[in-house]
This record gives sequence, structure tokens and C-alpha cells, in this order.
Amino acid sequence: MRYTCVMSKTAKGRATRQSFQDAARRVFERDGYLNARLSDIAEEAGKSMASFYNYFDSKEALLTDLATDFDTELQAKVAEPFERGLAPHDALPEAIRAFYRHYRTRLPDVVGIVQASMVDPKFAADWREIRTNGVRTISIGIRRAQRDGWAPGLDPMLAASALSSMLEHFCWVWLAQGGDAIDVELEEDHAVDTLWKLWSHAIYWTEAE
Amino acid sequence: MRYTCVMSKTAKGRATRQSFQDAARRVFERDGYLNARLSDIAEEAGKSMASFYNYFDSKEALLTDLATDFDTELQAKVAEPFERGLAPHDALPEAIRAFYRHYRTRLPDVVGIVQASMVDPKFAADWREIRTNGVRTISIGIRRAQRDGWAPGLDPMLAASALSSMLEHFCWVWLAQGGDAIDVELEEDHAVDTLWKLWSHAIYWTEAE
Amino acid sequence: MRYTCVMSKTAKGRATRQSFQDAARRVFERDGYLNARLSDIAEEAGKSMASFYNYFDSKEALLTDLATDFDTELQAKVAEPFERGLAPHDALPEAIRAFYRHYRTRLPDVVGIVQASMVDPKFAADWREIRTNGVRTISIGIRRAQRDGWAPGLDPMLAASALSSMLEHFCWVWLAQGGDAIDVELEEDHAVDTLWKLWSHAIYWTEAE
Amino acid sequence: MRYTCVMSKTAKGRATRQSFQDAARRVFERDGYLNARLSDIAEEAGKSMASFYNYFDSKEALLTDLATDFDTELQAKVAEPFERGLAPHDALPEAIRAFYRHYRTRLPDVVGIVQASMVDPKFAADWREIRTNGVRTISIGIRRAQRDGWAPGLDPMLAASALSSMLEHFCWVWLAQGGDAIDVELEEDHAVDTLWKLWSHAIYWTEAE
DNA sequence: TATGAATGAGATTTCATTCAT
DNA sequence: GATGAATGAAATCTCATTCAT
Repeated sequence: MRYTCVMSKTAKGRATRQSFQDAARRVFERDGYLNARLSDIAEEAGKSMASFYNYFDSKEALLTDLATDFDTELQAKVAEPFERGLAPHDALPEAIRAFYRHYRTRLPDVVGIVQASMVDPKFAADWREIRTNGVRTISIGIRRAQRDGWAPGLDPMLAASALSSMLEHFCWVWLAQGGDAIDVELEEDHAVDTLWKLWSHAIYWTEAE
Repeated sequence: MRYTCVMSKTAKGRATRQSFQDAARRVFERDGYLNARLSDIAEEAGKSMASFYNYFDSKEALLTDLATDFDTELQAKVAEPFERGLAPHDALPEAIRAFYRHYRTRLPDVVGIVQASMVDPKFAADWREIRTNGVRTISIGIRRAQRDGWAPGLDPMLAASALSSMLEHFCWVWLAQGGDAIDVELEEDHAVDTLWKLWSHAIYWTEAE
Repeated sequence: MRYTCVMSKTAKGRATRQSFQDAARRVFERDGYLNARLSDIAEEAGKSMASFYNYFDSKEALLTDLATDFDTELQAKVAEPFERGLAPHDALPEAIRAFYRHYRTRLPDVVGIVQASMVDPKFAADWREIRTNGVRTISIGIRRAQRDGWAPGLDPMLAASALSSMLEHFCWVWLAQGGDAIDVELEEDHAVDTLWKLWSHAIYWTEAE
Repeated sequence: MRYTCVMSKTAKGRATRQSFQDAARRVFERDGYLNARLSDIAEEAGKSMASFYNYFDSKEALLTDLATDFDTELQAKVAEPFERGLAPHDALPEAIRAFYRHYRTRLPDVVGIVQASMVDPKFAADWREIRTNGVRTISIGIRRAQRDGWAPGLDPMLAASALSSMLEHFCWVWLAQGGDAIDVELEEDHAVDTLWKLWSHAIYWTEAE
């Protein structure tokens, strides 16, 4: 999370800044980050391009802001079920749901980060960091399950990576790309339930079985 | 797969065409598709940019070629274990391995297709088609397993989508992005084994359990 | 000297005005006039850019102020040794010294005027006017020397122009540009002495010699 | 002399390159280097701006080319009278004339270099180097004169710097700026004669006198 | 078949200046 | 008197693609 940005002192300035972020979100969702021109964002915000530069150094700088917020909130929301005191097994579906919802709510930000990471090494690094946080958390859960006798012999780190991929890419496909099937409107409950079933059975098994 | 391309009659022409494809692969792997300029590809091929247009209508057309081959071979390789007559359960790890290997071998093509699909609706559609083939195949396997009593109540389509995401994105992360952990060199056997364990347990379970 | 400027009535206003001039001087010395942005000057002055326009119509207007002062003082200082009643030959080194000192003291103003005259015809005219004053004075001195039998046949106007160039450009090179030699710190006395020797021998000679 | 440039392989390419240089010269002379826009140069050359970039990386790169040529030729032309075997005293006016002519002939280049050195440290360094070559040569001449008993006690380096300033700035004022007097058309012979008289008497004197 | 040359169409960025408060 | 916000108007540079040879 590197690029810098300027904090406005007045309410009007903050409002304008916000309007650029909102406009950017709409444009990212509509055209994608890479196809979004600064002029589109400015137009969508009802401001001039020059005004944009009073608040952000560049399109990348704006996205960095969005990404930082995205990351911070994601960490908090996913951790919440576990910190609330639920048993790991019960917290899991809640965490999956939190991830799914966050992805859907902040979809433009995801689109931005994913696309930017395709062309900009800085963003690739940022996005990787965000992802790694999730993988680490998952691997801890797997290790804990293994101490209880589940999934003997499974590589916790690699399995966490794979499960993270499943969750992340499933959300990408269905929320950002329109899904794998035409004419199917995906229900949140159904998606979360399916992911949870796969996930839990992928971990909570024993050799005996 | 829409863009057209020209087939050369002479041996020299075919060689030049091939040299552009090879050069493009090297450049895509090094710089990514979106950052690759036609001039880079021509330089890498030791040809002029104008010559490129004797063989391909555009950068996209070249990529379409790569993508078509990628898809055709992928389908064949992944289907092979099943068609060889192995039991579904035994064919699975072989199919996973085939996918993993194909991904690694044709990495530049994957990079190209994935990146192009970010900015070009045509490629997004192509990539989606490739993906859908895989998902459909997986879902058939799940349905078959369910007829044998496994995974009751699991949505075959959605589960297939999720497992496909796991496989696909895991390969992307570890083969194209350098993986989730620094200083870890991933062994093919280990990767395939982990994916297979997760996958098989995610499907081969019963309520009783 | 054309651009207009506003005279403040209050003490606070005059102080602010002064602070902009001082800031501009520092910035001109550091970055040059052409590279100096109004925002730099305002920042250096600890004021807003908008405030600048309460005192000056433009960057050029500010510079015009500096240039006017520069010129007025220069004329006075250079004329002083002659008006003090010294013999022309004795007044000369004093005048050279006065010029040299003024140049050094008001270096930022010189940098500003010289640079502005490169892109702005108005300043080119101003700077030329300042220069012409000097040349005229010098030519008068030469004519007087010629009445005493020195430098017969020398074109007073052209010689004055050349000597003025020597003085002016020498000062520019050594005071604004860092000099012709690395690792040499120029002493005022030495510079003045050298210039005076060249100048006086260039004028005070006879054919007989 | 740092910026790079591309050498064309065909005659047409070289002609285009030349036409850009010629156009740039005309524009520099008319508008000055700093006020010259790439679009002006391209228009003057009857080419597109994009074409410009096939031959030069930037306006600076083009100027670097001009400056390199300017410098090379200047060194050769000024040195020629001395190398021809003339006595130093007789070679001097020839060298002054060569300098004056080169300045006049290559005026656009001079305008470019002088102006660029105002805003670009790289050019400042280049221009300084060109100047230093001249100063060094002059100082050698002074030292030689001093061995013959002339100008005892004069600092050769500093005097050379001052005389170089006289020559250089005189040419600048009269050739690039229109001169110090209105309604005077300067004759080359007259200018060279005046400069030579000043220069020679400034050096060839003895204390006795 | 090959290629050097040429260009149209953009996209980003800078900065002096104006305006409302 | 002071300032944050807003902008018009440039100017530079990139790159896929076309064309003449």
C-alpha cells in the first residue's frame, strides 16, 4: 500500500474526494479498471480532470486508497466470527459468508485490484499480501483441526492456499464475471452453503473413513 | 474463438508465423500480455512489426490462436484418464495432474488469455467457454458420485464451479504468480496430492459421517 | 517596465507582499525563474497561491517589480564613483566593483530577468533597456578617453557593448553558473582586479605603442 | 552530450530526420527553443508529431544532436588559424572571425543551447563544457604571451574567462538579440575589428607602458 | 515475403489563474 | 486579507496499424 494521497481540510474537499472515489467505483464496475480513463471518472463525478489531481496523484493512487480500505475491512469481517467465540467449525460458514458479502459489496474495488495487479508489480505485491493474510489464517485453522485428529497428512499451508483459491475465485467468477451458468441467479445462502460443505468435508475427515 | 488468421502456403511463411508465436510466448511470460507491445514481440522474433501483419490481424488474433490450441489440448488431456477406462475415483488425480501440467507448460498462453479477458469482452467470453467445459465435466462426475450415494444434497453445478475455481486459481497463483509463500518451490506431486485429497474428500462423503 | 502591481494600504499587507518577494527570490535562486512554479513560491512564503494574486497580477508582474528595483539601484551604484568626483580612470575599478557586488547581491533577480527574457519579449525589452543604460555610460567614458588621445579609431558604441558584455557575462558565469573552473572560489578583489586590468588596457592605449 | 538518437537506414529516413532538424532550426530562431512546441516543429517539417519520435526521443534529444555538431565544428574552425601556422597575434583576429561567423551561421543552435541550459541541468553542463574548451584555449594563448613579457601579473585563467565572455556575449547580443543600438546594422568586419582591438590591447601590454 | 517509414487517435499530466467563502 | 477548491488550455508521448517499395 504505497502511493500517497492528500487529505482535504474542508467538508467540501472531502465530499469531492469521496465523489471521485464513488465515480471511480461505478466506472470500474462498468468498464473495468484497465479500461477506465481518468476522463471517464471525472465525467462520472461531474468534475474536471484537473480537479482529480487535487486529490489523487493518479488512477493508481486512487485505487491504492480503495485497496487499503478493502483489505482492512476484509480482515476485520472475516476474523469476527472467530473472535466472537464460536467454535472453529461453526465460525467457518460465517467467515465464508462475510468474505462473500464483502466481495460483493466491494466488487469494484476487487475488479480494480485484480486488474491492476495484472500490469503493475506494485499492485501484484499488494494483492498478494492481502491474499497471504487469508491463507495464513486458514492454515492456522487447518492445523488446529489436525490437532483434533482431522485430515492427517494434509499440508496445511498448501491446502489453505487451495481453499483460499476456491473461495476467492468462486466469488470472482460468480460476482464479477456473471457466473459459470447462464440463467442462474445465485443465492447467497446457496453459494455459502455449497462452499461450506466442500470446505468442511475437505478438512474434517479421518483416514479410518 | 473469433478472430481470423492467415495460413501460409510456404514453409518459410509457416516458420515465420511460428517464430512470432514463440516470440509472443516469451514476451507474454516475461512482461504479461497487456504490457507486451507488438514491437517487443517483433523484436524478440527478429522480424519487423509490419511482417507480423502478414500472419496475424492483430495482437488479439495471435492470442486467439494460442487460446484455441490451449483449449483443444486441455480438453483432450483432462479427458484422457477417464476415457482410458479408469474408475472415476482413480481417474481424478490423473486429470488434476494433467490440468496442472498443461497449465505449467502453456503458462504464457494462460497469462495471455487471463489478461486479455480483463479488457476484452471477446476474450472474456472465450475464457469463460474454456472454463465452462471444465465445470460441466466436473459436474457430471459429481452427479455420478451422487448416484452412488455420495455428497447428498450438494448442488453439482455449483460444487463443480467451486472445485474448478480451486484447481484453476491454485495453478494461477503457484505457476503464474510465484505462489503464496516465499522460498517454497512447489513439487508437482505434492501439489497434485494436496488438491486431490481436498477434492476427493469434498465429494466422497455421506451424511452418516 | 510594464506590468502593474497593487500597493497595499496596511502594514500587514505590505509584509505579505514582501514575504512573496523574498520567497520568490529564494525559489528563483534555487530552481531558476522558469522552473519556479507559483505554488513553490506560495509554499515558500507560507501563503496560499490565491493570496499571491492580491499583490501581483502574475509571476511576471512580481518579476517586473524586482527588475525595476534592480535597475534603479544598479544605475545609482555604478554612477556613484564617477559622481563622487574621482577621475574617470580611478572611478572605473570602483564602478566595476559596484556592478559585481550588485550582481552578486541581487543574483535571484538577475536569474529571473535573464531567464524571463528568454521566453517573454516584454522582459527581453526590459533587460535590453537595463543593458543599454550601461552601454551608453561606458561609451561616454570611451569618448572622453579618446578626447585625451587614447584608443584612436575605436568605435565607442561597439567597444562599450563588448566591454559591457565582458562584465555582464563574466558575472553571470561566475556568480550564477558556478564559474568556468571547478574547485575555484572566486575572490571579489581578484575578479575586479582582472576585469579592470583588461578593461583599462583595452581602452588606454595609443597607436604609437 | 548525452541523449541518444536513432540512425536511419534508408535515404528517405535520413532525409526526414534532416527535415526535422531543419524545421527545428527555423522554429528555434523564430520562437526560441523554450517556446517551441513539438507540434510546431512537426508542422514546419510537414510531418506528424508521431513521426518525430521515430527519429528523436524528445526535443532535448534533437537539440543534443545540434549541440554536438555545433561544438565539433566550432572547435575545428577556431583552432584552424592557429594550426595553419600563423603567429598567435595574427591568428587571433581570424579566430575571432571564425567564432563570430559560426555563431551567426548556427544561431538557432546557439539559441537552443542557451535556452535549454536555463532549465535543464544536463544542457547547462554541456554548454559549460563547450565554453570551458574555449576558455582553456584562450588561457593557453595568454600564458604564451606572458612568456614573451606581456601582461605580467594577469591571471590567465580568469582573464581568459572574461575575454571569452566578451566574445560570446557580444555575439549573443548582436546576433541573437538584435544588438545594443537601434538602427545599426552591424558589419562583420567592424565587429571583428573592434573585438580584436580590445582583446589584443587587453593582453599585449607591459608594465613599463 | 519483408520492412522502413508514417500516422491517427488517445491518455496523462501540469500549472497559472479564477472564484466563492 | 486569506484560502481551499476548481478548471481551461496546453503539451508530451505511446502504440497499434497502414502503406509504399
